[in-house]
Amino acid sequence: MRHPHDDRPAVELDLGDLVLRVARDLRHAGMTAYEPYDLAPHQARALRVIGHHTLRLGELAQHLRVAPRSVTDVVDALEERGLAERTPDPTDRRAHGVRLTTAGSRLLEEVDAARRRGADEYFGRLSERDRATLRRILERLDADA
Amino acid sequence: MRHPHDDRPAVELDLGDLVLRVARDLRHAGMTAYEPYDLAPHQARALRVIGHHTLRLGELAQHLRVAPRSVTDVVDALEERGLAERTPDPTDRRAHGVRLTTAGSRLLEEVDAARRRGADEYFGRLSERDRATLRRILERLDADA
DNA sequence: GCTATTGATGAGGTTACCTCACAATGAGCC
DNA sequence: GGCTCATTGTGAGGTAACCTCATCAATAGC
Repeated sequence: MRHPHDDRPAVELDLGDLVLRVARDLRHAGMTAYEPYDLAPHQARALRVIGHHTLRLGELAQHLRVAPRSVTDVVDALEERGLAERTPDPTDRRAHGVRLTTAGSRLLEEVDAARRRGADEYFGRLSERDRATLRRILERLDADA
Repeated sequence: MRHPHDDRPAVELDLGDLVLRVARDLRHAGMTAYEPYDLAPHQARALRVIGHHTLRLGELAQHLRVAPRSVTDVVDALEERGLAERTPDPTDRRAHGVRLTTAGSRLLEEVDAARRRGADEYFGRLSERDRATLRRILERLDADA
């Protein structure tokens, strides 16, 4: 029996909980990393997915794994800041593409660098070998999700 | 139906993104696992942390890694459903403890089983060895967060 | 005793999603 | 061509799970 003021939980965390906890820490770390650029995490994510090629809004939703409706807001925000722009789809007049503006591309690179620094710091406590292993395992999990 | 962009994303995901993606998948899987019990994810989490001993609200907040204010709502919800109850702290009359009711304990076990099934299914695509490795690495990350 | 701190909470806000309904368009069929 | 049905993006409106800040009671330190 543990003392009530013990700072370790009496509960054994399973893999799911561990992933969620780490994700939470990351979100915190990420937010501080994006902060100087005034970018919300999901905006930064979208920025990266759009990358340097045009894709449809629906495709963006798929890549971000959110409902189609949700990307509308994200793209709105990016467009409002001049980082991305909607383009008409030549083959389907219902559809729109999104692509980065030059300002968006420039910011993407800066943010990428910042993100990488933050992640390096967070994951830096792991050995390089562990990082590689973690990546492999997570990729496996992500692959057939 | 296949799109021209379906091949592989041009974006390289780093460890942070991978963790976030897996966390998202887990949240989805978890929600469906809790659904029959009508428990929100954070309620289930709190239920487990409380476990079978009394602890203070503030301590619960620490374990859940949320602001103290946030556990008030969680405990409110659990209390309203008769799953947990606040108890006065004998040593500090400002403080309150939380503990599960018998109904809460019973539910905890059911939910635990369901959660385990869901996690097993999700993480089941990994080898046992990979699961152990993943656990070790995540624990390391979580430990000194 | 006086002050500073702490435990929990009320009030109110934010973020990152969601569903549902709908208009415009496209695809398949006769 | 006309008819039906599916699909693309969006407006409207909602929700979950957090947050901060101000407040109040109670304790701790001097």
